[in-house]
Amino acid sequence: MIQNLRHKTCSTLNLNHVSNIIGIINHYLHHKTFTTNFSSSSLTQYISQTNSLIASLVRRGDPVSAWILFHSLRRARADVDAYTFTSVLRACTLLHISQLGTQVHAQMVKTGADSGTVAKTSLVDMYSKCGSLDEAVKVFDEMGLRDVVAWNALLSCFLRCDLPVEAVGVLRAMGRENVELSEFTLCSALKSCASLKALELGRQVHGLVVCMGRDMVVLSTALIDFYSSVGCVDDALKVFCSLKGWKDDMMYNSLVSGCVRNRRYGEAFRVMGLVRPNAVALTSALVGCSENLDLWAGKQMHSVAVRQGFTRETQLCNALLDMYAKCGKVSLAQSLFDGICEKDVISWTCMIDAYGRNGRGREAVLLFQEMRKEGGKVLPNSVTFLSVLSACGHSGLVEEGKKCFKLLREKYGLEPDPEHYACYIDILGRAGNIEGVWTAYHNMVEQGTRPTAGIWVALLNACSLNHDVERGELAAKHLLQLEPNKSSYIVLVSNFYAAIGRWDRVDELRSVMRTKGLVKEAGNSWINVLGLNQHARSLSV
DNA sequence: CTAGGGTTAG
Repeated sequence: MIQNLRHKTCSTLNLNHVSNIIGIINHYLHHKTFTTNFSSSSLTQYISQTNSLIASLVRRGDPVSAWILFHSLRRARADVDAYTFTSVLRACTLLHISQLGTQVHAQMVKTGADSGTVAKTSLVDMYSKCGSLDEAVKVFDEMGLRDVVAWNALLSCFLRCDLPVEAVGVLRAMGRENVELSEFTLCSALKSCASLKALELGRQVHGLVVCMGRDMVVLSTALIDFYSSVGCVDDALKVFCSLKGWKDDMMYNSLVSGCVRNRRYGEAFRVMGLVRPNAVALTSALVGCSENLDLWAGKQMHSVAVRQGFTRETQLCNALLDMYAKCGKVSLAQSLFDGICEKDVISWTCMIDAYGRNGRGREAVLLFQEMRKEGGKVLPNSVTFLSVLSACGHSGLVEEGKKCFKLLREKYGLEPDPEHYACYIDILGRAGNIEGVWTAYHNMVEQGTRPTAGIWVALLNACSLNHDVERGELAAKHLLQLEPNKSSYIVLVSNFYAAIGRWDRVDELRSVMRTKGLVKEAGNSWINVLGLNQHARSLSV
């Protein structure tokens, strides 16, 4: 029977099979015998077979069934071992529910299955992937014997939480403890260098990569990504060209994305011409076009996407629609939006934002209503609310903004972020409701949200508009305390003092700017329409 | 049976 089930695991295992298995397990536990002629099965054999069953469920991407199976095993007080737990932890990771992981952790402690290095490493991995950084670090600290894998898990833990400085700290600690580095370590090291824009450190890691001489496709991809992030596209190209032999899609994608982000369109198109461009390459390339407000390059990407038949890929369409929106082409964005068969939360949010950022707040609010009417098929998230709120702010839609801020918490159970409060304060300030502004601020503080620079900016703007001198000075003081060297903030504070007629302060701040060597950044509203000086001819896909 | 590279919204 078990053999039979194992066979099914590899072919057509689904929930029905799992409940079937659970039935068999319960039967076995009650009668200590299997229903069929599988009489000689010992308990250990049984455990190892359930383990491989759970493991293959996880491998097949069915963590729910894996969890149900595990849960019924525990309920039946069946024996499990450390191997069972590592598989189940992976299931928890896939489900992204840390409470389940914590439950498993507790059971591991109870059965003593948590002591080994492998077990602890999978705990570190689970906690970090479920977003509990503190727990992950705690488990790592408790670890007696730490191998490279354990250190690497900790490293990716910090990288996942976007803490590259801490990641470099881990690398240094590995050096101190004389841990032998693996190719995984170098990969993470390159990621840290990329986000820290640490060119020199990255070059040193490049040297280590060459010495290691293994897994060159993965490490070359990481190198390309690193060099592109620090603006050295030529080095990225060198890495790409010097790798002989087989290159995979990810490597091409990384290079295309790197070239476009650095406005090296000619090279990007040439690389895309080497292989049939895939949807991911085009998606990341489009982000570069949006970042550079390059409508010309974006349109080229669009035509490639159409020719390759990628018009049903939601992610790609989202990137296209966003590119058009950022370049001010709202109607193009709209027709793209209308054509997306399976709109996700990002499609809706991008389109709402497209209206909002182009001064069409009324349409943004209407689209948000339409989204909500769709019967909860796609739920708005905190970014959606931010887009609606900022649209209301830009178009002076006070009542709509208030309604939206209420909905956020009351209908959708979301906690407003500082950014939401900043938009809300902005809306109230523009409407002349200065007392409402400060009530919102106090509510925020009461909720335990610490004011960010963005909050002080919003408060300061509201005070400037409403001539709230005293509290405005307070906001100004806090803002400069938090960000003393940002010229745009100093200009903002200086504008506030100008608005209330304190010219002495204005002069003071001007000299502060001078002594700190800060200059007012110039605004820019150019978009590239014609693609002058670009290599349009190289697009021969 | 634990760790790694490219992928859309603020």
